[in-house]
Amino acid sequence: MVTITFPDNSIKQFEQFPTGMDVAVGISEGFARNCVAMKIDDRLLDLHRPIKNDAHINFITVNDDQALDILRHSAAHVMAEAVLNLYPEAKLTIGPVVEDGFYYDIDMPPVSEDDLGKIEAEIQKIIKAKATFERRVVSRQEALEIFKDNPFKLELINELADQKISLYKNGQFIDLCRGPHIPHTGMIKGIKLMKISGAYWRADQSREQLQRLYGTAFFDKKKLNQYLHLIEEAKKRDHRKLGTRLDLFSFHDEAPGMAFFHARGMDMWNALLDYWRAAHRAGGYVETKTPVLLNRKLWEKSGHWENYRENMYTSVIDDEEYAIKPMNCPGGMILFKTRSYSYRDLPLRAGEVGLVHRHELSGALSGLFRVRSFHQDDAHIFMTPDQIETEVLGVLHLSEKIYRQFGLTFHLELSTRPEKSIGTDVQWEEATNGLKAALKQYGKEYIINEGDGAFYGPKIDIHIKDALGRTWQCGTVQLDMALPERFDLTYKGKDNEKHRPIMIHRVIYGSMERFFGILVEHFAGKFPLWLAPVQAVILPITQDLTDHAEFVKKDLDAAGIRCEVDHRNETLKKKIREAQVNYVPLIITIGEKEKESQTLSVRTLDGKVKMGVGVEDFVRPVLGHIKERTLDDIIL
RNA sequence: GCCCAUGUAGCUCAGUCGGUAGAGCGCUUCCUUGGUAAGGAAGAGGUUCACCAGUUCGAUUCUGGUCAUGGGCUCCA
Repeated sequence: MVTITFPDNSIKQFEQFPTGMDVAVGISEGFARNCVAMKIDDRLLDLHRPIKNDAHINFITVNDDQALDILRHSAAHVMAEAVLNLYPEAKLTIGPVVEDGFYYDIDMPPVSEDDLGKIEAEIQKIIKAKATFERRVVSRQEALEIFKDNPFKLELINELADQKISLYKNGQFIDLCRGPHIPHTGMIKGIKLMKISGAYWRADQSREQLQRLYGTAFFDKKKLNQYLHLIEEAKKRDHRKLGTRLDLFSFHDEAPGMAFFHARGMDMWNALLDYWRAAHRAGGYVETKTPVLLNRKLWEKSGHWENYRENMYTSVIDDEEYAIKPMNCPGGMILFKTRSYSYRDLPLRAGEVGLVHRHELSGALSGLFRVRSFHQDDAHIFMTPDQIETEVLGVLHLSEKIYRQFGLTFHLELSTRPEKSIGTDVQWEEATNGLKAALKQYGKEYIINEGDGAFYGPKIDIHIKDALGRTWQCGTVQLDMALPERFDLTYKGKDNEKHRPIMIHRVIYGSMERFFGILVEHFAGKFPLWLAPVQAVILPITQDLTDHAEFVKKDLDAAGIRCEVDHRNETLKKKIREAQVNYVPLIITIGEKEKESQTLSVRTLDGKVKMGVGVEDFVRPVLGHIKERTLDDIIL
């Protein structure tokens, strides 16, 4: 007799040991069809496992997040089977689930993207067969025997602590696996192989080079298509493509990983920076600037020479060794020490949009997202220990304000003390509690990453979510307990004694370059008016009206509206189309009527045209809209 | 840095089974003077096909190396 307790605390008793599937069918056939796995007293198990003890049961159905991981793991098995069918010599290694799907690393001759179709066809055969996943537990000895031809699996088996080793069999295919799996391969309704890349066994360059086959899978075909659509959409938004098309920035062999910003890109850059400055000024920050090239002695003192040397560019000048800064903080330390501070001066919030260089691996570079030269919208906050909470809270509020301005939502992650760290237990506790208290007061849920903090202090990372739902870590608030110590920073307390300030190191955009790239993709090139590189384009209807168009441009320039005249000898239709596909928010046409009446004809992005608008009546609402930094399209 | 792929006009790309290159867009000029999503024609543009070697009578094409870009690995903002 087994007693099963359901999540709603109802109970059901079974004479014989039921499998999870039996219990599910007992609820209803339809429900059972949607079940993927079950949790028995919080252990995730296959549905065909018999339940031998009284237990709490919780079914994982196709709608649960966990179900997708189970499906994808099973899909990895199916893909592996398909590969083995086509390439019997291939040796499987590991096949985990990743964020957007799964992969399997396989020791086999290189395959090309063209071969994926063939493998997919084989996968479809396996799916059609609706093969069940059968679990088998064998002894270590048996397992070693079964996988005797596969050195990778043998290595894995030898590392397993358990003497009992579980295998899964679907069709003729057997793989070493912890499970659980979906009931049968037929549940994989949407599967697609995405790409191939090389990978090393155990990510170790000295070991075997493997073929990594990436795929993704869903419970229904529609979801797969949505996902594929998202990828297509992301491709269209690729900031590298849009950056070229919209004439914003470029990269050149002469400076790999370092962006050239074009005039239009700089207009956007400056709009971003103007906003940043306004928001920080309002938040009680001052702005500072420190040099790019600093003496080696400073980097030795800060610890960078020891810990960050391989990422730093160095140079010898007058027999002295210098390094280009990879971070702004050491310079900030020198700034702090230029005068003495009273507790009354704290907190001191010193911002710096600092240009830093980091020698990233050549293979890691990627557009504006991963560069070797970038600007951090840095700030160092020096404060007393009891100011931690309010200051951190202040940074969180400022970050929220700034991200909102772009329509970006975000989530928070707290990282605590890592194994290798400096500072005392008391300091860490004080610092971590300060962050937690700030988070609590901020009132938003957050994730904790135990042991993921920097060696010099705990931190809060802010991950933003863009219009396609992709997340990016941009902001970070780090408590630094090392640098104030190393540089012997002090302030005079009420007691007339010297005290050590606590320092916050924080960024909100993170890297200006990367944030710029994220915005290009977030808006897909359709920037809100205040950011748009070209806010208005003036189109003379006929060539002889070009002079008047230039005349109008002068007025708009003077008003501070970024505008251009399209003076090509092309038809109005063509010029309008181009302005419209590039999302120029305001399209002004100038004809005889406008010239005579000294008015404008304005077309907005909704395609509507307003004729006879006086220049004053145009400038006023446009400037208002820019000043508000509204995300909505401007409509006159 | 490592693996794979790619590198041809400002952009997107075609092509040459080895005999010194082409399209569309863009640009210039001309025709057109057009009132809200692509008017027409002609022309200029490649230090000759990323760079450096090698093979060859001859290389953009084959081979090797270098650099860069892309996708991964690794790392991180």
